[in-house]
Amino acid sequence: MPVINQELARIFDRIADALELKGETGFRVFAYRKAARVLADLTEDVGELDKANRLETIPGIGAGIAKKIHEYLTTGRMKKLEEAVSGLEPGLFTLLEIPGVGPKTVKLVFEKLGVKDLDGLKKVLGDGSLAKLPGMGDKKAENILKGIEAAEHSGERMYLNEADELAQSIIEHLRKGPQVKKVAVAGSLRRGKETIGDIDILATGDNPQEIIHQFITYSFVRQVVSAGDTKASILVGTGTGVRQVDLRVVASDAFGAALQYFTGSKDHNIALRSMAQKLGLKISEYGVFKGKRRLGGKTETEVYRSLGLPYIEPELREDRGEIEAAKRGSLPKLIRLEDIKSDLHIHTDASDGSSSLEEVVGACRQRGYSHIAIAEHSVSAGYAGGLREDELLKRCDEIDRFNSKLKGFRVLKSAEVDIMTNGKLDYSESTLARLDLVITSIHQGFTKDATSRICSAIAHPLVHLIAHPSGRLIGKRRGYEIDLEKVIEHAARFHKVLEINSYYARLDLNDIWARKAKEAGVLLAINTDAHAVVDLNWMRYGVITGRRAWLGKKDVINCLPLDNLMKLLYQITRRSV
DNA sequence: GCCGTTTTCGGCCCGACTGTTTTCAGTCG
Repeated sequence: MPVINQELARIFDRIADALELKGETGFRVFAYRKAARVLADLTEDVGELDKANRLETIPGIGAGIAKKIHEYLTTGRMKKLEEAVSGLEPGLFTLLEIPGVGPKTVKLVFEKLGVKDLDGLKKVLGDGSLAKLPGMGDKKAENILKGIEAAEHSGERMYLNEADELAQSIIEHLRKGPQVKKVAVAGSLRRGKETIGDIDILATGDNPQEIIHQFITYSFVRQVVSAGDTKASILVGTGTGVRQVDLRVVASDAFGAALQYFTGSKDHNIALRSMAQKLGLKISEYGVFKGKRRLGGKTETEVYRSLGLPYIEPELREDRGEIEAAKRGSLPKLIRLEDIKSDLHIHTDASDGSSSLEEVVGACRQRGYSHIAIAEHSVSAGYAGGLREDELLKRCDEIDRFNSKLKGFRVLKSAEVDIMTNGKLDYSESTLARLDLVITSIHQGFTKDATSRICSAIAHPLVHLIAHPSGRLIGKRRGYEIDLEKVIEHAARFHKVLEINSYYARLDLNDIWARKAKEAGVLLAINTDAHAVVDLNWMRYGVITGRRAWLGKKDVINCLPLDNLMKLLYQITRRSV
């Protein structure tokens, strides 16, 4: 994502915080927050949009905010920001990050006790002066202390796989309680976002209190944040930090409405609810209502139908045009995990993987695949056991022999060929010509002209596929300095395939860029980049990312039967010559 | 501050839990 977008998103969030700290509430604050969210999600550079005078075409950005963005881009300053934060101690903003502490509390302790930062807050908690303030008390002070502790121990957002596994474990625990009739994941995990903050779980059953009890007795609970009649929050200790998990218990005839509500996203729901209002309806987590009459809510389909809409898949619910598409009847039919027939980027113990070819093939057959591509690293990836040319050719012979003994399954000869800093590929043409599938990617020189190197790889007549095109590692590394817009354009021109790498820390291309690729007419591959048999499970995260990118099975080459794939690979190299 | 297939003005999603209250404010999702 363009850095400037993130910077502006932070600025508008800061303005919203500042306004709240000064006692302002309501819709202006809400508008700044919305603008921040929209900017953080935007792939296009706001600088470009500003130049083209198109800022106001973005929903959530109106004349006022567009003007402020322009001001910041041209002068490096924003009067509104300076005005908003003036008179506020910088440390106060940090206090807002403590769970359970909001603007009112910060304002109160600042005005009454002169608290300016975290240390100041700890002091007034310690000496008991906070508890004596009006509206405060011992319990509140204790909860704020717990909040500080939680904030200090909480990790960053979770990777999709960690959230997925934790949620499954808790759901399993809930199912052990005899009272649970139905249980489901909601929230951003259900939408398949690449990182997850909290986990939301929804359950229904005859005895809500017992379900809540079952929930808060999960073995890894560190702290019960709250536990009422219909909802509870716990903090769970995992290997990587402390994670919050929320449970809601709802009536079974409102399960669909609740699932819809708690799946979000916030923006999607706000858009739906506004639509409902215009139709004289009200949608809540309890159902769809006309006046006091309840029209439905047992299933999500019922909720959408009440608005005259078809069911919208959770991965699409980001208010990125899905509601408009639903109105037009032009929602995409999304790819499913069952549509995947192959994994086209797998490493074995011949380079830096840990499973053998036989183990990989066995596991892939079990998954119902009909073919795979084995793609070891190339020679200059020495750190990853990259194969020399002669080793690769020998490996090709082995695979040929292996295939001759296989029935109903085929291993494609491939390699993940490094794009060198000079833009050349790591193997000679004659070696590349021996491969069924030529994958290329960057593993070195991230700042050295990545765009033109990838573009020259795309133009290379023997290349089929670009793996992890942006090079990012979520939460760890920003990725190459690369113009993905240009890469996609180039891929479209040369009919090359771009990868969605399913490794949970990559998910590269991400949902937004993969959608742009599709819109540009580029085919995508969804591969695990597995280095061991267990990693083959990551396919699920790649497919979810593909679904978030509005991909159908015809957009993804892993859904092709072997013959059609071979034909396509042949055409790709023919066409680009 | 944003937004419009009844609107350029008057709306803006909605409810649970906690703690401190004796009827509600603050926070969260």
